[in-house]
Amino acid sequence: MPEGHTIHRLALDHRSRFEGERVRVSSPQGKFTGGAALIDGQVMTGAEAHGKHLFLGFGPDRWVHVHLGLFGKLGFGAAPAPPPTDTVRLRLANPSAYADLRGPTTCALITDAEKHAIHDRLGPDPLRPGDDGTRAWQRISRSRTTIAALLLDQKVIAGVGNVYRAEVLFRHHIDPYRAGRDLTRAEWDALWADLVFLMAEGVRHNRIDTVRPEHLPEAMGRPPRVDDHGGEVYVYRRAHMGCHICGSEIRTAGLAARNLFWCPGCQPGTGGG
DNA sequence: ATTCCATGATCAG
DNA sequence: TGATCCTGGAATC
Repeated sequence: MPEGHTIHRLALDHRSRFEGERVRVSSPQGKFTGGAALIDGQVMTGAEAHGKHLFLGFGPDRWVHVHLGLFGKLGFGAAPAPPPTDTVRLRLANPSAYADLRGPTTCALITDAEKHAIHDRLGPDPLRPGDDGTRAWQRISRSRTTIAALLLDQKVIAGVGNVYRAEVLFRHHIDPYRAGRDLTRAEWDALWADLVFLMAEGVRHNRIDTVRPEHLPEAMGRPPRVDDHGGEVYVYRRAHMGCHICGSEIRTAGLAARNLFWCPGCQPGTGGG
């Protein structure tokens, strides 16, 4: 379930368990055996995230670059580590803890230069201290592409995925099909600030919650609700259900190869038509 | 037992 | 735009 908040959380989780310590590194599945051998027994010197990319540092000029893709998962446990199953791409272990990586799109050993190249091709990340939305605005304000597509473009802004895109556009009453260049600077500044807030909350709670307190079911006089993906949301995966605010039927459509969700009542516009 | 689907991204055409 | 890669849980037969 990886959007940017998940990856930043994973960087924290790696630091708390492994930073400054020697780590046994292996690839039970075999697809990273060569890389694992080169860092096995080295000290983990740091862990950081940029958007959906995770970087685990092992001494000068050596990083394990991990991208979970859609299916990847990292699972932590206390030592002793159980025998790994055959899908574990990467296992890290020290005397007190272990971490298993499965199903990533990327797990590769890279250099500082290669890491820099990745940072360079990513847009600003709402979760990276010091990043701000100005660079993203420069692209968005000149683009005829829909804001919904731009939010998923990691070159424009790094870390936003399908849930945050749908939810942040709902929270700001923006029709997902509006062209980037038709947004005002004030609208973009508000979107960016809200992503900074929402994604930091996501790191803290390790899940995506976007519903304002006054709109929670108990505050609205409705029975408590449980969304099947674990967080409280307004529109994501709520196609054909009633909007919590205005009651309109939530709509869905494919956009940028993903399922988009929005409320035609709260986010008025052409709706793509 | 089999198919479908997912909070991602790349590459070919 | 479509095919493809990665995994696992839910839905469907």
